Amino acid sequence: MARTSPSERRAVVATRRRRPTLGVEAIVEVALRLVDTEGVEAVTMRRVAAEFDTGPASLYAYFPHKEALLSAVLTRVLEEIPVPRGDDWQDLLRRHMHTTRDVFARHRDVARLSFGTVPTGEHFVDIAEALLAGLLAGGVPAQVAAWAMDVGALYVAADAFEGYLQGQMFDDGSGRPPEEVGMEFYAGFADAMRALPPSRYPAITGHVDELVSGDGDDRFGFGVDMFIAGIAAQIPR
Amino acid sequence: MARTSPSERRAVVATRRRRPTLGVEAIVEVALRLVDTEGVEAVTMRRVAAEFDTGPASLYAYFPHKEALLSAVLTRVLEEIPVPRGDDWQDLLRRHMHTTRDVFARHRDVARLSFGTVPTGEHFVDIAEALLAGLLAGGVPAQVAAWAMDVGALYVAADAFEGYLQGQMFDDGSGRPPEEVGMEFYAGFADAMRALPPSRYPAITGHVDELVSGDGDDRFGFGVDMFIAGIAAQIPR
DNA sequence: CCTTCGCTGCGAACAGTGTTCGTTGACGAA
DNA sequence: TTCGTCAACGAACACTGTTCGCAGCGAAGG
Repeated sequence: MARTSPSERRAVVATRRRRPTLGVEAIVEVALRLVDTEGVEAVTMRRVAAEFDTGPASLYAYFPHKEALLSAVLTRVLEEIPVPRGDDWQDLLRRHMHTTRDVFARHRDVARLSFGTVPTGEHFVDIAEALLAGLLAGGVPAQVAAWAMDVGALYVAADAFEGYLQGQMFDDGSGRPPEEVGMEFYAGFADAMRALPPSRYPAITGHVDELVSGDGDDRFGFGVDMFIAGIAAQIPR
Repeated sequence: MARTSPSERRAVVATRRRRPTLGVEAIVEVALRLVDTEGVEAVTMRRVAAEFDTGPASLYAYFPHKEALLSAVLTRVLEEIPVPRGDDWQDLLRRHMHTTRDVFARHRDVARLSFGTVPTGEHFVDIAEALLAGLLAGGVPAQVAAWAMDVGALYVAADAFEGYLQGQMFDDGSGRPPEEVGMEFYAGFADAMRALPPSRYPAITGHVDELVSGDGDDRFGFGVDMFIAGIAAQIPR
């Protein structure tokens, strides 16, 4: 019996602190680190457990299934979103959407986890209150404000997820810088459009530059502004 | 050797047509049927291959990996979207967004496959041309029209995906009708909001009805109209 | 003090996944 | 007839999430 017994190992840990102690928060932190470095699909019960020098079964004392662990990772990330502030409702909304997107972008493809979940928890309620209050104070009708929060959240998450995937598309291939590959891809895309028959595709062939212009940030900023304009159009005067 | 050799089996097939013949289109059709009945995650190389009475290795003669098969399923589905028509650009856009969402909804969670892909192919170009031409004819600036198509497509896909997941949330539990479970869930949600302290959460507690009102269709229709209003606000006059 | 209970921890195994390897057999060209 | 090509595929590999059942411990009960 060369292997140390569990109790011996635990004793060693207590004194030399060779590995982190198991626990809900520690597990979430390890999983989040995996997300940050390799993406959501790299989160594996085995890999997370390996960080604690143990097997996957140990994690099931803290989470009923993997989904619960990933959901905990998401709430942990959403906690990084500050309660929004702003001069007027437009400023408030714009800043909140941009910072939320930034938080998602900091953690690779976590945004994918937000689909199909109804976020709860105190911090999220605080954010919702600040947004709703700001919109109402700006004269936005309550029904418009309520649904706009919904639509806006969906748009931000979708854009963050899409942006990550687009970025991945351009660095899976070789070791070259992703933005260089991206530029090349869009140049080829533009050429393909220009090669279309103008008689059948007058609109596309006539506006290739506009169709391929702007990076992800530009397009997101445009979408946010358009979203705000859509709300503003529904303020009675 | 009781097992029949491949040649014998093929001969039987040729005469009695016991199973469909292997081929790109046939494989896509089988995969799509799996998506329609059980969702994307039910598509397994083994399950698809089983429909042809063979093992997963046989599929790799037609698709380099599973992702390519799923991508083919997506393009097959996108082909169901008609080239958009409409009286004016608002009508054109609104109808196109609704029918696109309907097509996604017909095929469970296919919408998830559309994230991170830049759709190409003749049919898609036709759709883009019709949309762009309609917007330009309505006086929408080219740059606005180009980006709006991008943002709109993302929003439709995200809503379709989210809508599917929300629906799934309410019928995983028991055998009861999903909409009944959903109503119950939102009633509980509303009660939780009403139980919040009004002093700290005046906006939320004061507008619970608006926050929980409307089903998925209502919210999507609202989002589309707001999107159109956002474009309209950028037409120079 | 001894026994029993419940709990964290976890090794082993199960059923399933995508993908690869190496072989088979049929068919058209030489 | 012989050769080369290629679709087809059985078997296996390395991996996944999850469950089972068994240790070992601390607290509770007699």
